[in-house]
Amino acid sequence: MNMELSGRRKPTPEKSQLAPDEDHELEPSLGIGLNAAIVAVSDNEPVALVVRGDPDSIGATDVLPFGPFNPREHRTLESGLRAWVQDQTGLDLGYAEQLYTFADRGRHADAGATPNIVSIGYLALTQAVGHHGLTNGLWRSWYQYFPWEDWRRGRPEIIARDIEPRLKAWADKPVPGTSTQPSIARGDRARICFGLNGTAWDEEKVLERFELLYEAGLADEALRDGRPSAAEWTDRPKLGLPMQSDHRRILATAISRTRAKIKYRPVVFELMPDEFTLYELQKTVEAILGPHLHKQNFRRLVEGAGLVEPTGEVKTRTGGRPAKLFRFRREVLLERPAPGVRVSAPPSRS
Amino acid sequence: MNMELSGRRKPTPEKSQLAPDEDHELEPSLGIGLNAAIVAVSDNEPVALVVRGDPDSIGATDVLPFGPFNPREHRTLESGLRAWVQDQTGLDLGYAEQLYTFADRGRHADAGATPNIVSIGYLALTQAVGHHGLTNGLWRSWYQYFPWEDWRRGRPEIIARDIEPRLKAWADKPVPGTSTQPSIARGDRARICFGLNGTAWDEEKVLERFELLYEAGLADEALRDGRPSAAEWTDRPKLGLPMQSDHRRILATAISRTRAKIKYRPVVFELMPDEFTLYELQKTVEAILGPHLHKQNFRRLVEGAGLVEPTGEVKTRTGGRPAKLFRFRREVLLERPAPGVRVSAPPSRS
DNA sequence: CCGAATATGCTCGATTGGAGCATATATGGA
DNA sequence: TCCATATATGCTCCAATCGAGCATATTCGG
Repeated sequence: MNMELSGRRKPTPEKSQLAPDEDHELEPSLGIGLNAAIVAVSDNEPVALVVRGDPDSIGATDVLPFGPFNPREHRTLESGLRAWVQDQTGLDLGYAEQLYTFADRGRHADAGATPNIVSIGYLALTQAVGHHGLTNGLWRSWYQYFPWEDWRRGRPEIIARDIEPRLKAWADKPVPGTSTQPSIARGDRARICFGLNGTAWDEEKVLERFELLYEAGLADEALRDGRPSAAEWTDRPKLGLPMQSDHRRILATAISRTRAKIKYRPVVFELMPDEFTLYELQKTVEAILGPHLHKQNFRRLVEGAGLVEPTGEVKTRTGGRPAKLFRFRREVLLERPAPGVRVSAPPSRS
Repeated sequence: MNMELSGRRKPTPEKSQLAPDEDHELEPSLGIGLNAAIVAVSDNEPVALVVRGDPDSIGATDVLPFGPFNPREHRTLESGLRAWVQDQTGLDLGYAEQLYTFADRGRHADAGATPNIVSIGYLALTQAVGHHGLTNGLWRSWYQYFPWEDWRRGRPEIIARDIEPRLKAWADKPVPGTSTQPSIARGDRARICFGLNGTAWDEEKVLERFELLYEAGLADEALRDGRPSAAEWTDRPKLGLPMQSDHRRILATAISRTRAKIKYRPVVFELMPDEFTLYELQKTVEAILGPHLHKQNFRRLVEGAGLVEPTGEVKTRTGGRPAKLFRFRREVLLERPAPGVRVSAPPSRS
């Protein structure tokens, strides 16, 4: 998925139709589901709204909130999403954006008996609130599912301890069906994804990293799906909480998109209260991206870009000099073409 | 769509389901279709593969190639896409990426009787070839559908002559159903989208611009769909070729994505022959983005980023000094995190 | 009243990107 | 043949940006 070097593939031809009219004979009995990665930041922790798996079932894993889409009731996918999220959780979604449409078979535990579902993943940003009105629902840090993504206290140990050696072993293993070698060698993919051997860490490659772990059989979901690569490990470590179906993949996509978007659209403010200090804003950005700028430059950046304006108030009790309070300057949307927290790539902390 | 300022909406609650298991009751009788915007560059012109509308029907408009997706035959959406494109056109797609999933009713001529279709738009980049093996299919410049997007010979006249005055008139008109005012005023949207009043032109806002024209009733599709805003114009100009259904919207999304992606991924090379001069490369980039860099800096940029390497050969018959031939340096993918033609925003050519 | 902790303001230097000058090497016509 | 012209290529200059650190301001708790 998303392999740039993939070269041209030769698929087998098959029946299809290509016509200017829209009266196609189409596959019946398909359902559309909407999966939402609803993200907030609570106490400097990026959290997603999840529904806890049924503890009675074996291997109770979390799921993302899900709702069917009925085209007769809703004009657009997004309005359908907003409706059931509002109905089920009481949350009023601020920013919502489509992520990706999955229609894969074989990624489910019960492949073959799958209900032929198309699931459209959405990312939604909202403010952290205690109440969400969801039975079995809870806000959980997204780093519980992806511990290797949390660089706020430096490089996560889990990479050097659990991931790196196993990916290297996997890269050295002979590839089974060796007829079609992948265009990028496993070793190179591992190095680029996880910033090994001095390669820079790219915080946006969340999905690529998870897919690599899945392919290598290191994600719990790979074992659940019966992937041969997973069965081969004798000492498979726990690499984050698994989720049902391919929901961890959807969440990974959501994190990738959030990390990318925050840099060129003012979406951080969807996660902030109306008034905040610049340091609180920085902490929120860093919760999502990892540590980036030092304090003085972050201030220069956001003030200089016109993203915020002082309210005139100050917040005392900061442990030192009181901090000015700021609010989002909505007018920036009318002025700049792509306003965002333009933090550039950090200087290769590997 | 994609309105950042949209604020929190209050949708009406409705029936839905939110459960950790996957046994949802889902809407039956839905079909999945794949629409492909297959893009190439031919003679310095960005072209898309379209199927000419049936000339017997009234208002024969073009469509994008379409194929149904059958989850029983194909494991993933992308493999399904590659299969029928290969089968129908003989084209071996190089780069393919999912664009957006549309499930809107009401955008079709025959709303109400719509076949409840979900269409998943794909962008595919390929090399320009004369033969495509498609009855009624042809390569057509994407600027025929979006003439206001072609800035290669300066600001297109159509903006000042046909678009700007009408958008201003539309902005001054009282909004019907005025209960919920949009968060960004019409005038501001028009200014930002089309770079009016000295605002910088953002070449990536292709979709926003088309949607604005549609809303204002200036796109032919709006009239076809029976939008009231379209009927009010007494002198509606021809603003590009229309397409059937919402295919022009899909193509707009494809152009947006191509323009964005070319800057941080080496996707231009999917459009180039194996060997090329740097000026040919620049012309291809400019065909997609509009004029950006002057020649010397483009050379410095591309060579400095390690995107290309000389083949040792030269191309004579350039009308002057022979030009060195280059090829894409695939190894760049192993070195840099986000290699692309990093042309930055041009200095506000309004 | 002092020291610690935090907030805020300013400067310096390296890097990047836009623009132009200068040089190299073809083609075509006088 | 030789020169005008056109294009390709190499190099320099300058302004804007960005990372990093120093300096100052203001509060709180002994």
